[in-house]
Amino acid sequence: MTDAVGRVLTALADPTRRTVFERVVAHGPLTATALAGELPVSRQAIAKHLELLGDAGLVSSTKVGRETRWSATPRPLEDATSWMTSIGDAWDRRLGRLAERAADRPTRRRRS
Amino acid sequence: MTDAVGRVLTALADPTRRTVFERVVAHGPLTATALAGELPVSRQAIAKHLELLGDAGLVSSTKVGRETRWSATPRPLEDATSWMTSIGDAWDRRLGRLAERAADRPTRRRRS
DNA sequence: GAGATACGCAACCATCTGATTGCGTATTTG
DNA sequence: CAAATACGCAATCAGATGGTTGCGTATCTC
Repeated sequence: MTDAVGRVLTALADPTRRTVFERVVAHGPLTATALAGELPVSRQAIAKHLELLGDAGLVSSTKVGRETRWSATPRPLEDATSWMTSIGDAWDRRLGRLAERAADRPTRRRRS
Repeated sequence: MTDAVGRVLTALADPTRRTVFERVVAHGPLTATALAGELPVSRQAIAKHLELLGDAGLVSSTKVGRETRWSATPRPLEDATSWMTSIGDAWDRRLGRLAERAADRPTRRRRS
């Protein structure tokens, strides 16, 4: 709807970003440097991914001394999931499966 | 997980593609030409989007005479939503909110 | 205070991506 | 049969995207 969904989907569409997000969700607050140590990309690449995830509201940072710690804020995921389920619901509601099943019977068979 | 999730997310990350998908879900089987008439992009652009949505398993086509009709097959959405909710669950399970609330109280206030 | 550590900013790059136009072919329709 | 309609394939293109390297600055640590 708003576009928040779009940002979330875009943020999670990239595999590296998904991995980064998953790690932040799993192992508490992490710095870009720490993540770069675990993944095969540079610190800056991670930093950019984190910023984009931040734009989607999926992570948030806190500066502690010279380091920037990122933690997960997965609430926006709900927007995305609810959008998806609403589509699924729309499909179900809209005869959907019925039409599909009708199409599955090209040769009408009388009774069983 | 498998990557099916990645394909779904990638497919839905693009706004035009989301619109195309929503239309196909809402108004039965549609042709690329018909969709191009409703949207501000060329038929080929729509065709590409439909093919990509098809790769993600979100739509499926049937040739009827000279036209190709696309209908929605939203099942793959479940893979994506379940992945997302599993992440949310992981976060909740992992002290998560607790740590967050603790962080929200930098200055400890005694009682109310 | 000096060196190490953690960042952010910026320039750069190759590739991917969304879209367009042009054209040839198959299916309708008059 | 001829014109119109619906596609698919391919070439092209500008801009977005994921990544890298270089460098200056702030913060720790000895």
